[in-house]
Amino acid sequence: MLGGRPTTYPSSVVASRRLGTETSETRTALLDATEQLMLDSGYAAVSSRRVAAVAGVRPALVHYYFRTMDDLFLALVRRGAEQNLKRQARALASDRPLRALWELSSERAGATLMIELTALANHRKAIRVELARYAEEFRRLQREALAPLLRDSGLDADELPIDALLVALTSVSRVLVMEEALGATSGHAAMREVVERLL
Amino acid sequence: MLGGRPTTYPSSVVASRRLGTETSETRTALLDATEQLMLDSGYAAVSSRRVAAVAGVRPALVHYYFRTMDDLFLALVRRGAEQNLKRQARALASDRPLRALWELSSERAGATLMIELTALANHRKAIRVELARYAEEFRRLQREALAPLLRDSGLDADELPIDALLVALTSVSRVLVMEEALGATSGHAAMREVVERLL
DNA sequence: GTCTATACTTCGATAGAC
DNA sequence: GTCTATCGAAGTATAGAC
Repeated sequence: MLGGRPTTYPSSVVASRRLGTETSETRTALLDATEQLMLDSGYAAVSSRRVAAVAGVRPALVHYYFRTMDDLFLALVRRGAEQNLKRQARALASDRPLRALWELSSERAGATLMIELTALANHRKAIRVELARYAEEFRRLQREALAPLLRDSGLDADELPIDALLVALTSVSRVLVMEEALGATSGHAAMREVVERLL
Repeated sequence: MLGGRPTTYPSSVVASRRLGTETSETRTALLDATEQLMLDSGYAAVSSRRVAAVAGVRPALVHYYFRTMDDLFLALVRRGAEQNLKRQARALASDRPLRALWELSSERAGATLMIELTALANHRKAIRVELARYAEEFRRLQREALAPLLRDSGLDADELPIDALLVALTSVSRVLVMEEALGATSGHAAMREVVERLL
């Protein structure tokens, strides 16, 4: 992962080097390969050589489309977030938005990718900023869509405000998926029953 | 991180190589260095050379105390879990066990380390198994200590069973810390207020 | 747009001297 | 118990031919 990564990267110096377009099919294939590698083997396994091998091209092409590995990760964050913003919008517009939201945030692949990106973000500023920005955006759209619906339902907004409900729901679903991926399931059955009753 | 990591590691072949003792001060220093590196720069930054540099010894010593890097990570998991089992026991024995538990699982360093180890565990079986084992143990001790206390309190065990309460509490605290580390805090204030009322 | 070839760095791990 | 020295593999990134 860190082999050869320069401690100070002279990005401005080489800013003139040519780069591939955003619509290229090869670029998409490289992002697909990166995503698959992250899911299968973790972010540390994402190297230009491996990404290229999975995508079926030569390593130099990775650097043609993404100047640095951080640029590659950043592009993956953006593509994934935009995809999931659309999926969340559909979930929130469905006839059972809370349940749809619960199911969306319970997806194994999404949760795994989120853990990898969070770990990565903890030590790479550009990724951290982008991840935080999207997290706020996801929450904002959840609140806007659900606030009017919940106001009419039986729920007491003083007891459990919409914001708290959303944080609790998405937190619990994430941790459940995460622990299940590890193989630890203590208390999960009881937790799921409570959620089912709520939804 | 992955530079030179052999795809098939012949651990049984070299089982006869000598190894340092568990009580060595140097060994402790190496584990301290590993922990610090993980917190500062993530698991991918943990290499035998860097661990050695932080600990102030030569790289070969890392392999004297830990045959492979996985052995090093595993030792870190065990040391950290045993330490935290003791801290959790103290929290559960305090006069406000639920609050103490909440504060313990809200610690920044612990949460950061947990994310790194979870990401690592997703792709390294030995670490996954150990992490799952400890997760179950933590939960078991929580339940045993709190079940009798909560039975007498005002909480309705049909509405919110002890297991569900524990899962919710620890899930929410973890995600709050995690998101705050990223710099995303939407809905946190409302969530914290609800928790404060509960505790 | 894709490739070959290359420069240089860092990796895990071991052998063997002290 | 700690070190020096070393191997071979893999890492990022670039230059330049096609």
